[in-house]
Amino acid sequence: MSDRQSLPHAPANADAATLAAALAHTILSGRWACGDTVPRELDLCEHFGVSRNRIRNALATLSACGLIERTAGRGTVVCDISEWHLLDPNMSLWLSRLETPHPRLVNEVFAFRLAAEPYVSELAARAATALDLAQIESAFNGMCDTAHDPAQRSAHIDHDVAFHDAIYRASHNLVWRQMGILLRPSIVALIQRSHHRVDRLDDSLERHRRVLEAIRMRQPDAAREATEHVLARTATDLELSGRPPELRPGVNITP
Amino acid sequence: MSDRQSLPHAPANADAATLAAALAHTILSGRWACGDTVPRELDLCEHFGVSRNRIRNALATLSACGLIERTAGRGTVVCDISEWHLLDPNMSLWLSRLETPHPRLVNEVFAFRLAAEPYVSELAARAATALDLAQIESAFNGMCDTAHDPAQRSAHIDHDVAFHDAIYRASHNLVWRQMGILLRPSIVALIQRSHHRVDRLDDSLERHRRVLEAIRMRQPDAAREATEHVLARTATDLELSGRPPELRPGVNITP
DNA sequence: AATATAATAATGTCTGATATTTACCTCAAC
DNA sequence: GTTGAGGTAAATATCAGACATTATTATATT
Repeated sequence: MSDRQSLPHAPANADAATLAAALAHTILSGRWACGDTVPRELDLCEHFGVSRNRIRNALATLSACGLIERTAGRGTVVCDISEWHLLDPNMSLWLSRLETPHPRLVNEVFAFRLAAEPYVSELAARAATALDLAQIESAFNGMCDTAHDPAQRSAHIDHDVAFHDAIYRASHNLVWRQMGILLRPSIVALIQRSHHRVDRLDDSLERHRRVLEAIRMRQPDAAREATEHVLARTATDLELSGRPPELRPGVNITP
Repeated sequence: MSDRQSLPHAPANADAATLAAALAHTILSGRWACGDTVPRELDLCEHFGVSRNRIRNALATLSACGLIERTAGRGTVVCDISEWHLLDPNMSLWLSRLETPHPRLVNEVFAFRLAAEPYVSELAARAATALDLAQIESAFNGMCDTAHDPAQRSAHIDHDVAFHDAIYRASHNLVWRQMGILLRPSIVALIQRSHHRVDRLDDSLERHRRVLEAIRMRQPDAAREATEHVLARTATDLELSGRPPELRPGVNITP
C-alpha cells in the first residue's frame, strides 16, 4: 500500500501532463512498487489541488503506458515492470528525466541497441535520402559545437539523440524507426555516468563521424562496423557489467 | 475532409473501447487519410448515440496511439502512418482485425521479423527457463491440435501468436519482448493470405518444432537457423515481393 | 492595405450527481 | 464448518450541462 507520505510534488494547478509525469516518476523510480495501491482519485485531487477530471486524465495516461491497472470497485494498482510499454513516447520522456534510472532498464535497453543498431545503420546506409543525411549531419555538427561546454550539456544530449534517431528514421522501416524512442533514456543515462574526459569525447565524436560518412557513402558494412565502434565506446563509458550480447557469434568488438 | 457518409458503424450504446476500435478501423483501413478532419465531438455523439464523455475517451485512446492529433479550436486531424505507434497493444489488436491489412505495414513488419526474430530465438535458447519452455511447448501443441480443422482457424492463430510471443518473452530482455506485440497482425495477415495446403501446414509445423527443440537444448545457433527456416516458409506463403533484407551479409535463406 | 477587434467554432475543463463494479461483512441453511 | 444469499461500503465509470480556452475567420478601423 502506497502511503500518503510518499505522494509526489507538483506545482499548484498543474496540468494533466505534469501530474502524469509526477505520478509516473514515483513508479519509475520504484517508490511505488508492483502491487501497491495508488491513492484514490479524490485523495489525489485534494493533494494536488486540482479537479477530479485532471487526475483522471493523468491516470488514464499512466494506464495507457501499462504503469497502472484500474478497475471499478477495486481501485488502482501498480503494474510490474514487464507490463510497462517501454516504447510509448511518454515513457521515453519520463525515463530520461529520472536522476537514477532503473539499472535493469539501462542494461537491457543497451543490450538491445548493441544488437540492433549496427543493423539499423546498415539499413540506413542502403536507404538514406539526401534529406536524411542532412539531418544526421546537422545533428552531428550540433554535437561538435556543444561538446566541450559543460553549460551546453543538455543541448549536446539533444543532438546526440537526434543523431541516432535520424539514423533509425533513415532505415525507412516503420518498425525500426519506432525503436528510436528508446534512445533518449539510454543516452541520458550514458552522459550522466560518463566521465566527460576531453580525449574520450573527441574519440566518441570521431566514431560518430565515421558512421555518418559510411551512411553517406552507401557502405552498409562500414556503417555497421562504425556503429559497433560507437556502441563499444558507449559500453565502456557506461561501465556495463556482464558480457554484451553478440549479434553475430564469433564477432568481437574491440573498444 | 472526412465526410459524414463515411462514419463507421457501432452497436447501440457501445463502450469507449468499441468506439475507439470503430474509429481506428476507418483510419487504419485508409478511409480517413492523413490530413483529414475527424467530425467534431458533438456530431460523433449524435451519430453513435452516446455521451460526449465516451467519445472523448475513445478519441483520447486514438490520440495516444498517434492516429489523430487534437488541438483546441482547430479540431481533430488524422496523422500520417509514420506517426502511428505501431507497438501500442491497441494498435496490434486493431491491425489484426483488418480484413485487408496495410500492405506496406505487412511488408515492413515482416522485414523486421526476418531480421530480428532469429536473433531473438538465439537469446531465448540462452535464457529460456523451464516455464518459458512449457509455454512454448503448450502453444506448439495447440498449433498441432488445431492445424487441420478449418473451424479452429481462429484458435490456431492464437496458438501461433502465443508460440512466437513466448519466444520473445523467453529472451528475457524487456525491449525485445515488447516486439512480440507486432506478431498478431503479422501472423493474421499470413494465415489470411496462405493457401492452407496440408503439406505446407505440416512442413510449417515441423519447422516450428525444430525451433522449440533447439531452444530446449540450449543451442543458440540451431535456434537461429530453425527460426530462419520458419520465416522463410512464412515469406513464401506471404508471397512477399522484393528481396528480404539480410541480417548478416552473405547468409542466404533457402526456403 | 495593414492591423486591431470581435464573432465563431472547436476542444478542454469544472462541477455535482448518478451508475456500476468489486470487496467485504453478515447471517442463515445445510 | 462450509456454503450461499443478501446487503453495505468504497472505489472507479459515466453522465449532463455550464464554462474556459484556443484557433480561425470575418469585420471594422485607421
